[in-house]
Amino acid sequence: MTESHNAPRRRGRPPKQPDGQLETRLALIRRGMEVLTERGFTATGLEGFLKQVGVPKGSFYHYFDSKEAFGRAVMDSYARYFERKLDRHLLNTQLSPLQRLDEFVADASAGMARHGFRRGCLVGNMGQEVAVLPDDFRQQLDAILHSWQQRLTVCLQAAQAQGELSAALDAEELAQFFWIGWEGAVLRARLQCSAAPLDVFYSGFLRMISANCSGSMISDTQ
Amino acid sequence: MTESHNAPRRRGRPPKQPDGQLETRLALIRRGMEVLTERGFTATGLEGFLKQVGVPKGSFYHYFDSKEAFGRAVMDSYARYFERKLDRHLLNTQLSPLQRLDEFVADASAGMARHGFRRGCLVGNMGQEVAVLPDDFRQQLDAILHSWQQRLTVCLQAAQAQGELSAALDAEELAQFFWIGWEGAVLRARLQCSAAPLDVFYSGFLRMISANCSGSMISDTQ
DNA sequence: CTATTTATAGACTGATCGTTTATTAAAATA
DNA sequence: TATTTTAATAAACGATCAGTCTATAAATAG
Repeated sequence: MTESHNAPRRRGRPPKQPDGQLETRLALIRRGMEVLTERGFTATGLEGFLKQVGVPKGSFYHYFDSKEAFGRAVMDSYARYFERKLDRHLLNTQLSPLQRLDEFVADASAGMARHGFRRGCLVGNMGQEVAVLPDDFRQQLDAILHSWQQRLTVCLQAAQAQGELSAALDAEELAQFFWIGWEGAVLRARLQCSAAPLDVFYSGFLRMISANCSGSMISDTQ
Repeated sequence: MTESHNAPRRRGRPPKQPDGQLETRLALIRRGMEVLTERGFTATGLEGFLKQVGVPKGSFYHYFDSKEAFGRAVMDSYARYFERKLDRHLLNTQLSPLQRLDEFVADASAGMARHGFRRGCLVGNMGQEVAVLPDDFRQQLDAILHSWQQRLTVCLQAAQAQGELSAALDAEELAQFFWIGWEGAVLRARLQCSAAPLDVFYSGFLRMISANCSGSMISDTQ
Protein backbone atom coordinates (compact mmCIF):
# COMPACT_ATOMS: atom_id res chain seq x y z
CA MET A 1 0.00 0.00 0.00
CA THR A 2 1.85 3.06 -1.17
CA GLU A 3 0.39 6.40 -0.10
CA SER A 4 -0.71 8.74 -2.86
CA HIS A 5 -0.98 12.42 -3.77
CA ASN A 6 -1.39 15.08 -1.06
CA ALA A 7 -2.61 13.40 2.14
CA PRO A 8 -0.34 10.48 2.92
CA ARG A 9 -0.77 10.73 6.73
CA ARG A 10 1.76 8.48 8.39
CA ARG A 11 0.48 6.06 10.97
CA GLY A 12 2.00 6.71 14.40
CA ARG A 13 2.54 9.71 16.64
CA PRO A 14 3.77 12.66 14.60
CA PRO A 15 6.83 14.70 15.51
CA LYS A 16 5.97 17.80 17.57
CA GLN A 17 7.63 20.01 15.03
CA PRO A 18 8.53 19.26 11.44
CA ASP A 19 12.25 19.62 12.06
CA GLY A 20 12.69 19.00 15.74
CA GLN A 21 12.76 22.42 17.41
CA LEU A 22 11.29 21.20 20.65
CA GLU A 23 10.85 23.17 23.81
CA THR A 24 13.30 20.98 25.68
CA ARG A 25 15.80 21.16 22.88
CA LEU A 26 15.67 24.93 22.94
CA ALA A 27 16.11 24.99 26.70
CA LEU A 28 19.19 22.79 26.34
CA ILE A 29 20.69 25.07 23.74
CA ARG A 30 19.87 28.25 25.63
CA ARG A 31 21.44 26.99 28.83
CA GLY A 32 24.25 25.49 26.78
CA MET A 33 25.18 28.92 25.48
CA GLU A 34 25.39 30.22 29.02
CA VAL A 35 27.38 27.34 30.43
CA LEU A 36 29.76 26.98 27.49
CA THR A 37 30.37 30.71 27.59
CA GLU A 38 31.43 30.32 31.19
CA ARG A 39 33.11 26.91 31.42
CA GLY A 40 33.93 26.00 27.86
CA PHE A 41 33.04 22.82 26.02
CA THR A 42 35.50 20.22 27.27
CA ALA A 43 35.24 21.13 30.93
CA THR A 44 31.45 20.91 30.86
CA GLY A 45 30.25 17.45 31.82
CA LEU A 46 26.94 16.31 30.40
CA GLU A 47 25.82 14.85 33.70
CA GLY A 48 26.09 18.01 35.74
CA PHE A 49 24.86 20.22 32.94
CA LEU A 50 21.71 18.16 32.41
CA LYS A 51 21.03 18.12 36.13
CA GLN A 52 21.12 21.92 36.10
CA VAL A 53 18.66 22.13 33.23
CA GLY A 54 16.48 19.42 34.76
CA VAL A 55 16.62 17.18 31.73
CA PRO A 56 17.37 13.47 32.17
CA LYS A 57 20.29 11.98 30.32
CA GLY A 58 18.17 9.75 28.17
CA SER A 59 16.36 12.77 26.82
CA PHE A 60 19.56 14.50 25.79
CA TYR A 61 20.43 11.78 23.34
CA HIS A 62 16.94 11.94 21.99
CA TYR A 63 17.56 15.52 20.89
CA PHE A 64 21.24 15.33 19.97
CA ASP A 65 23.35 12.61 18.42
CA SER A 66 26.29 13.35 20.66
CA LYS A 67 27.94 15.98 22.83
CA GLU A 68 29.76 17.12 19.72
CA ALA A 69 26.53 17.59 17.81
CA PHE A 70 25.20 19.53 20.79
CA GLY A 71 28.30 21.70 20.73
CA ARG A 72 27.73 22.48 17.07
CA ALA A 73 24.10 23.39 17.73
CA VAL A 74 25.12 25.69 20.58
CA MET A 75 27.78 27.29 18.42
CA ASP A 76 25.25 27.89 15.64
CA SER A 77 22.75 29.33 18.04
CA TYR A 78 25.33 31.60 19.62
CA ALA A 79 26.47 32.79 16.21
CA ARG A 80 22.90 33.71 15.25
CA TYR A 81 22.26 35.34 18.62
CA PHE A 82 25.38 37.43 18.34
CA GLU A 83 24.75 38.37 14.73
CA ARG A 84 21.31 39.62 15.70
CA LYS A 85 22.84 41.64 18.51
CA LEU A 86 25.44 43.10 16.16
CA ASP A 87 22.85 43.97 13.55
CA ARG A 88 20.64 45.58 16.13
CA HIS A 89 23.48 47.92 17.03
CA LEU A 90 25.50 48.35 13.88
CA LEU A 91 22.50 48.91 11.62
CA ASN A 92 20.79 51.33 13.97
CA THR A 93 20.37 54.30 11.68
CA GLN A 94 19.31 56.53 14.54
CA LEU A 95 22.96 56.78 15.54
CA SER A 96 26.08 57.60 13.60
CA PRO A 97 28.11 54.52 12.61
CA LEU A 98 30.76 55.06 15.26
CA GLN A 99 28.12 55.75 17.88
CA ARG A 100 26.60 52.39 17.01
CA LEU A 101 29.89 50.70 17.77
CA ASP A 102 30.02 52.64 21.03
CA GLU A 103 26.64 51.23 21.92
CA PHE A 104 27.65 47.68 21.12
CA VAL A 105 30.74 47.98 23.28
CA ALA A 106 28.79 49.51 26.14
CA ASP A 107 26.18 46.78 25.87
CA ALA A 108 28.76 43.99 25.83
CA SER A 109 30.62 45.55 28.74
CA ALA A 110 27.43 45.86 30.79
CA GLY A 111 26.65 42.23 29.95
CA MET A 112 29.97 41.03 31.29
CA ALA A 113 29.58 43.09 34.44
CA ARG A 114 26.04 41.79 34.96
CA HIS A 115 27.42 38.25 35.09
CA GLY A 116 30.26 39.17 37.41
CA PHE A 117 32.84 38.76 34.62
CA ARG A 118 32.45 35.01 34.88
CA ARG A 119 31.23 34.63 31.33
CA GLY A 120 33.38 35.33 28.32
CA CYS A 121 32.81 34.83 24.64
CA LEU A 122 31.77 31.39 23.44
CA VAL A 123 33.94 31.75 20.36
CA GLY A 124 36.93 32.79 22.44
CA ASN A 125 36.40 29.94 24.87
CA MET A 126 36.03 27.24 22.29
CA GLY A 127 38.77 28.83 20.23
CA GLN A 128 41.24 28.09 22.99
CA GLU A 129 40.05 24.48 23.06
CA VAL A 130 40.63 24.08 19.37
CA ALA A 131 43.40 21.52 19.87
CA VAL A 132 41.04 19.06 21.56
CA LEU A 133 38.01 19.73 19.38
CA PRO A 134 37.06 18.32 15.96
CA ASP A 135 38.54 20.30 13.10
CA ASP A 136 35.19 21.50 11.78
CA PHE A 137 34.75 23.33 15.09
CA ARG A 138 37.80 25.39 14.29
CA GLN A 139 36.53 26.22 10.83
CA GLN A 140 33.11 27.11 12.17
CA LEU A 141 34.53 29.40 14.85
CA ASP A 142 36.71 31.13 12.30
CA ALA A 143 33.70 31.58 10.03
CA ILE A 144 31.69 33.11 12.87
CA LEU A 145 34.40 35.64 13.61
CA HIS A 146 34.57 36.41 9.92
CA SER A 147 30.86 37.17 9.83
CA TRP A 148 31.23 39.57 12.74
CA GLN A 149 34.16 41.14 11.00
CA GLN A 150 32.11 41.60 7.86
CA ARG A 151 29.36 43.38 9.77
CA LEU A 152 31.82 45.75 11.39
CA THR A 153 33.47 46.41 8.05
CA VAL A 154 30.14 47.59 6.65
CA CYS A 155 29.61 49.83 9.65
CA LEU A 156 33.07 51.35 9.34
CA GLN A 157 32.55 51.92 5.63
CA ALA A 158 29.34 53.74 6.51
CA ALA A 159 31.37 55.86 8.90
CA GLN A 160 33.73 56.67 6.05
CA ALA A 161 30.82 57.54 3.76
CA GLN A 162 29.53 59.95 6.37
CA GLY A 163 32.95 61.51 6.88
CA GLU A 164 33.09 60.21 10.45
CA LEU A 165 36.12 58.08 9.66
CA SER A 166 39.04 58.81 7.38
CA ALA A 167 38.48 57.26 3.96
CA ALA A 168 42.22 56.62 3.79
CA LEU A 169 41.91 53.79 6.28
CA ASP A 170 41.23 50.19 5.31
CA ALA A 171 37.86 49.44 6.90
CA GLU A 172 38.24 45.68 6.61
CA GLU A 173 41.66 45.72 8.21
CA LEU A 174 40.32 47.86 11.03
CA ALA A 175 37.45 45.44 11.58
CA GLN A 176 39.89 42.55 11.68
CA PHE A 177 41.97 44.46 14.21
CA PHE A 178 38.94 45.18 16.33
CA TRP A 179 37.85 41.57 16.74
CA ILE A 180 41.36 40.34 17.36
CA GLY A 181 41.76 42.83 20.16
CA TRP A 182 38.22 42.55 21.47
CA GLU A 183 38.55 38.82 22.10
CA GLY A 184 41.73 39.53 23.97
CA ALA A 185 40.01 42.22 25.99
CA VAL A 186 37.16 39.90 26.97
CA LEU A 187 39.66 37.29 28.12
CA ARG A 188 41.54 39.86 30.15
CA ALA A 189 38.36 41.26 31.66
CA ARG A 190 37.54 37.81 33.00
CA LEU A 191 41.02 37.50 34.48
CA GLN A 192 40.79 40.88 36.16
CA CYS A 193 37.09 40.61 37.00
CA SER A 194 36.85 44.13 35.68
CA ALA A 195 35.66 46.06 32.65
CA ALA A 196 38.89 48.04 32.56
CA PRO A 197 40.51 45.94 29.80
CA LEU A 198 37.46 46.47 27.60
CA ASP A 199 37.75 50.22 28.12
CA VAL A 200 41.51 50.25 27.58
CA PHE A 201 41.18 48.37 24.33
CA TYR A 202 38.24 50.28 22.96
CA SER A 203 39.54 53.73 23.79
CA GLY A 204 42.85 52.71 22.24
CA PHE A 205 41.01 51.51 19.17
CA LEU A 206 39.10 54.77 18.93
CA ARG A 207 42.32 56.78 19.23
CA MET A 208 43.81 54.65 16.53
CA ILE A 209 41.04 55.23 14.02
CA SER A 210 40.61 58.90 14.82
CA ALA A 211 44.31 59.68 14.62
CA ASN A 212 45.86 61.30 11.62
CA CYS A 213 47.23 58.16 10.07
CA SER A 214 48.27 57.35 6.57
CA GLY A 215 46.41 54.75 4.54
CA SER A 216 47.87 51.31 5.08
CA MET A 217 49.13 49.69 8.21
CA ILE A 218 52.08 48.08 6.57
CA SER A 219 53.84 51.37 5.96
CA ASP A 220 56.08 52.18 8.87
CA THR A 221 59.37 53.78 9.57
CA GLN A 222 62.48 52.18 11.02
CA MET B 1 67.83 17.63 66.54
CA THR B 2 71.20 16.26 67.65
CA GLU B 3 72.94 17.38 64.47
CA SER B 4 75.84 19.75 64.96
CA HIS B 5 77.93 22.31 63.10
CA ASN B 6 78.55 21.86 59.37
CA ALA B 7 78.16 18.19 58.41
CA PRO B 8 74.77 16.91 59.63
CA ARG B 9 74.39 14.19 56.97
CA ARG B 10 70.85 12.80 56.98
CA ARG B 11 70.33 9.10 57.21
CA GLY B 12 68.74 7.69 54.07
CA ARG B 13 69.23 8.09 50.36
CA PRO B 14 69.84 11.76 49.60
CA PRO B 15 67.81 13.69 47.08
CA LYS B 16 69.36 13.86 43.63
CA GLN B 17 69.30 17.64 43.97
CA PRO B 18 69.27 19.63 47.21
CA ASP B 19 65.77 20.97 46.88
CA GLY B 20 63.98 18.69 44.52
CA GLN B 21 64.77 19.98 41.05
CA LEU B 22 65.12 16.49 39.72
CA GLU B 23 65.64 15.44 36.18
CA THR B 24 62.25 13.74 36.06
CA ARG B 25 60.49 16.67 37.65
CA LEU B 26 62.00 19.03 35.15
CA ALA B 27 61.01 16.77 32.27
CA LEU B 28 57.45 16.75 33.56
CA ILE B 29 57.33 20.51 33.79
CA ARG B 30 58.98 21.06 30.43
CA ARG B 31 56.59 18.73 28.66
CA GLY B 32 53.77 20.16 30.75
CA MET B 33 54.42 23.61 29.36
CA GLU B 34 54.19 22.27 25.83
CA VAL B 35 51.07 20.21 26.36
CA LEU B 36 49.20 22.79 28.42
CA THR B 37 50.06 25.43 25.84
CA GLU B 38 48.41 23.25 23.25
CA ARG B 39 45.55 21.50 25.01
CA GLY B 40 44.99 23.49 28.16
CA PHE B 41 44.85 22.25 31.73
CA THR B 42 41.42 20.68 32.10
CA ALA B 43 41.49 18.80 28.82
CA THR B 44 44.86 17.23 29.62
CA GLY B 45 44.51 13.87 31.31
CA LEU B 46 47.29 12.81 33.65
CA GLU B 47 47.28 9.25 32.41
CA GLY B 48 47.90 10.05 28.76
CA PHE B 49 50.29 12.86 29.56
CA LEU B 50 52.48 10.68 31.76
CA LYS B 51 52.52 7.96 29.13
CA GLN B 52 53.84 10.51 26.63
CA VAL B 53 56.61 11.61 28.97
CA GLY B 54 57.34 8.02 29.96
CA VAL B 55 56.91 8.65 33.67
CA PRO B 56 54.84 6.27 35.81
CA LYS B 57 52.05 7.60 37.93
CA GLY B 58 53.79 6.80 41.17
CA SER B 59 56.64 9.08 40.21
CA PHE B 60 54.31 11.93 39.37
CA TYR B 61 52.75 11.92 42.80
CA HIS B 62 56.18 11.71 44.31
CA TYR B 63 57.05 15.07 42.77
CA PHE B 64 53.67 16.77 42.91
CA ASP B 65 50.89 16.71 45.47
CA SER B 66 48.17 16.87 42.85
CA LYS B 67 47.36 17.83 39.29
CA GLU B 68 46.58 21.30 40.61
CA ALA B 69 49.99 21.61 42.23
CA PHE B 70 51.52 20.46 38.96
CA GLY B 71 49.52 23.12 37.12
CA ARG B 72 50.89 25.79 39.45
CA ALA B 73 54.43 24.58 38.90
CA VAL B 74 53.98 24.64 35.14
CA MET B 75 52.48 28.12 35.32
CA ASP B 76 55.43 29.32 37.39
CA SER B 77 57.91 27.77 35.05
CA TYR B 78 56.19 29.24 32.00
CA ALA B 79 56.14 32.66 33.63
CA ARG B 80 59.86 32.51 34.27
CA TYR B 81 60.57 31.17 30.80
CA PHE B 82 58.58 33.93 29.21
CA GLU B 83 60.05 36.64 31.39
CA ARG B 84 63.52 35.50 30.37
CA LYS B 85 62.48 35.63 26.74
CA LEU B 86 61.02 39.10 27.17
CA ASP B 87 64.11 40.36 28.96
CA ARG B 88 66.34 38.91 26.29
CA HIS B 89 64.53 40.97 23.70
CA LEU B 90 63.32 44.06 25.50
CA LEU B 91 66.60 44.73 27.28
CA ASN B 92 68.75 44.18 24.20
CA THR B 93 70.61 47.46 24.07
CA GLN B 94 72.01 46.69 20.64
CA LEU B 95 68.62 47.61 19.19
CA SER B 96 66.37 50.61 19.64
CA PRO B 97 63.49 49.98 22.08
CA LEU B 98 60.87 49.63 19.36
CA GLN B 99 63.15 47.40 17.33
CA ARG B 100 63.40 45.16 20.38
CA LEU B 101 59.65 44.80 20.41
CA ASP B 102 59.78 44.03 16.69
CA GLU B 103 62.19 41.24 17.43
CA PHE B 104 60.04 39.79 20.18
CA VAL B 105 57.01 39.77 17.90
CA ALA B 106 58.95 38.20 15.06
CA ASP B 107 60.32 35.56 17.42
CA ALA B 108 56.91 34.74 18.84
CA SER B 109 55.37 34.61 15.39
CA ALA B 110 58.08 32.28 14.14
CA GLY B 111 57.54 30.11 17.20
CA MET B 112 53.84 29.73 16.48
CA ALA B 113 54.53 28.92 12.85
CA ARG B 114 57.17 26.37 13.83
CA HIS B 115 54.52 24.46 15.80
CA GLY B 116 51.97 24.68 13.04
CA PHE B 117 49.87 27.20 15.02
CA ARG B 118 48.73 24.40 17.29
CA ARG B 119 50.24 25.95 20.40
CA GLY B 120 48.98 29.18 21.87
CA CYS B 121 49.88 31.01 25.04
CA LEU B 122 49.68 29.11 28.30
CA VAL B 123 48.31 32.18 30.05
CA GLY B 124 45.67 32.68 27.39
CA ASN B 125 44.69 29.01 27.48
CA MET B 126 44.38 28.75 31.22
CA GLY B 127 42.81 32.18 31.31
CA GLN B 128 39.86 30.86 29.36
CA GLU B 129 39.56 27.98 31.81
CA VAL B 130 39.42 30.33 34.74
CA ALA B 131 35.84 29.39 35.61
CA VAL B 132 36.78 25.76 36.28
CA LEU B 133 40.14 26.44 37.94
CA PRO B 134 40.95 27.33 41.55
CA ASP B 135 40.79 31.05 42.20
CA ASP B 136 44.48 31.41 42.92
CA PHE B 137 45.11 30.30 39.33
CA ARG B 138 43.23 33.36 38.12
CA GLN B 139 45.23 35.65 40.38
CA GLN B 140 48.49 34.05 39.32
CA LEU B 141 47.68 34.39 35.62
CA ASP B 142 46.75 38.01 36.10
CA ALA B 143 49.98 38.62 37.96
CA ILE B 144 51.99 37.03 35.14
CA LEU B 145 50.38 39.27 32.55
CA HIS B 146 51.07 42.21 34.80
CA SER B 147 54.75 41.35 34.93
CA TRP B 148 54.90 41.20 31.14
CA GLN B 149 53.10 44.49 30.99
CA GLN B 150 55.61 46.03 33.38
CA ARG B 151 58.51 44.91 31.20
CA LEU B 152 56.94 46.39 28.10
CA THR B 153 56.18 49.60 29.93
CA VAL B 154 59.87 50.00 30.72
CA CYS B 155 60.77 49.35 27.10
CA LEU B 156 58.25 51.87 25.84
CA GLN B 157 59.49 54.44 28.34
CA ALA B 158 62.98 53.86 26.99
CA ALA B 159 61.58 54.51 23.52
CA GLN B 160 60.17 57.76 24.80
CA ALA B 161 63.47 58.70 26.38
CA GLN B 162 65.20 58.13 23.06
CA GLY B 163 62.60 60.14 21.16
CA GLU B 164 61.45 57.04 19.31
CA LEU B 165 57.98 57.32 20.84
CA SER B 166 55.93 60.36 21.66
CA ALA B 167 56.32 61.32 25.29
CA ALA B 168 52.70 62.44 25.27
CA LEU B 169 51.52 58.83 25.24
CA ASP B 170 50.93 56.81 28.38
CA ALA B 171 53.49 54.01 28.19
CA GLU B 172 51.74 51.88 30.77
CA GLU B 173 48.41 52.15 29.00
CA LEU B 174 50.06 51.24 25.72
CA ALA B 175 51.67 48.21 27.30
CA GLN B 176 48.33 47.18 28.72
CA PHE B 177 46.78 47.61 25.27
CA PHE B 178 49.52 45.56 23.68
CA TRP B 179 49.05 42.49 25.87
CA ILE B 180 45.29 42.64 25.66
CA GLY B 181 45.47 42.62 21.90
CA TRP B 182 48.39 40.24 21.63
CA GLU B 183 46.56 37.48 23.50
CA GLY B 184 43.65 37.99 21.15
CA ALA B 185 45.96 37.80 18.17
CA VAL B 186 47.52 34.55 19.36
CA LEU B 187 44.07 33.04 19.80
CA ARG B 188 43.03 34.15 16.35
CA ALA B 189 46.25 32.88 14.80
CA ARG B 190 45.46 29.42 16.14
CA LEU B 191 41.96 29.60 14.70
CA GLN B 192 43.23 30.66 11.29
CA CYS B 193 46.36 28.52 11.39
CA SER B 194 48.13 31.61 10.15
CA ALA B 195 50.41 34.37 11.38
CA ALA B 196 48.24 36.99 9.67
CA PRO B 197 46.37 38.01 12.85
CA LEU B 198 49.68 38.60 14.62
CA ASP B 199 50.78 40.86 11.78
CA VAL B 200 47.46 42.67 11.61
CA PHE B 201 47.51 43.39 15.30
CA TYR B 202 51.12 44.39 15.55
CA SER B 203 51.18 46.65 12.53
CA GLY B 204 48.00 48.26 13.85
CA PHE B 205 49.63 48.71 17.20
CA LEU B 206 52.69 50.28 15.59
CA ARG B 207 50.56 52.65 13.62
CA MET B 208 48.68 53.57 16.74
CA ILE B 209 51.79 54.51 18.67
CA SER B 210 53.45 56.28 15.78
CA ALA B 211 50.38 58.31 14.80
CA ASN B 212 49.52 61.72 16.11
CA CYS B 213 47.18 60.39 18.76
CA SER B 214 45.89 61.72 22.07
CA GLY B 215 45.46 65.17 20.63
CA SER B 216 48.94 66.50 21.11
CA MET B 217 52.60 66.35 20.30
CA ILE B 218 54.99 65.83 17.54
CA SER B 219 54.70 62.55 15.76
CA ASP B 220 57.34 61.90 13.15
CA THR B 221 60.56 60.48 14.44
CA GLN B 222 63.72 59.88 12.49
C1' DC C 1 74.49 -6.42 58.17
C1' DT C 2 70.13 -3.26 59.30
C1' DA C 3 67.79 1.08 59.15
C1' DT C 4 66.21 4.91 56.62
C1' DT C 5 64.99 7.75 52.84
C1' DT C 6 64.57 8.67 47.72
C1' DA C 7 62.68 7.26 43.67
C1' DT C 8 60.37 4.16 40.63
C1' DA C 9 56.59 1.09 39.32
C1' DG C 10 52.00 -0.15 38.43
C1' DA C 11 47.73 -2.27 40.06
C1' DC C 12 43.73 -0.56 42.13
C1' DT C 13 39.76 2.73 43.77
C1' DG C 14 35.60 5.27 43.43
C1' DA C 15 33.75 8.82 40.71
C1' DT C 16 32.54 10.60 36.48
C1' DC C 17 32.95 10.69 31.44
C1' DG C 18 30.10 10.20 26.95
C1' DT C 19 27.21 6.76 25.01
C1' DT C 20 23.93 2.78 24.34
C1' DT C 21 20.07 -0.09 25.16
C1' DA C 22 15.65 -1.07 26.65
C1' DT C 23 11.40 0.49 28.23
C1' DT C 24 7.45 3.28 29.02
C1' DA C 25 4.24 7.14 27.65
C1' DA C 26 1.79 9.58 24.23
C1' DA C 27 -0.50 10.52 20.00
C1' DA C 28 -1.92 9.43 15.79
C1' DT C 29 -4.42 5.83 12.33
C1' DA C 30 -7.37 2.07 11.42
C1' DT D 1 -10.93 -0.89 20.57
C1' DA D 2 -5.98 -2.41 18.49
C1' DT D 3 -1.91 -0.93 16.00
C1' DT D 4 1.74 1.91 14.75
C1' DT D 5 5.07 5.34 15.36
C1' DT D 6 7.40 8.72 17.82
C1' DA D 7 8.54 11.12 22.40
C1' DA D 8 10.74 10.67 26.43
C1' DT D 9 13.23 8.53 30.04
C1' DA D 10 15.69 5.14 33.21
C1' DA D 11 19.29 2.27 33.85
C1' DA D 12 23.44 0.30 32.65
C1' DC D 13 27.88 0.26 30.00
C1' DG D 14 32.85 0.52 29.15
C1' DA D 15 36.35 3.97 29.30
C1' DT D 16 38.80 7.24 31.58
C1' DC D 17 39.39 10.58 35.36
C1' DA D 18 42.40 12.06 39.45
C1' DG D 19 44.30 9.99 43.14
C1' DT D 20 45.91 5.99 46.45
C1' DC D 21 48.10 1.87 47.69
C1' DT D 22 51.67 -1.47 48.24
C1' DA D 23 55.95 -3.15 46.66
C1' DT D 24 60.67 -2.69 45.36
C1' DA D 25 65.12 -0.90 43.89
C1' DA D 26 68.84 2.38 45.02
C1' DA D 27 71.69 4.97 47.92
C1' DT D 28 73.24 6.54 52.10
C1' DA D 29 74.25 6.03 57.49
C1' DG D 30 74.93 3.47 61.66
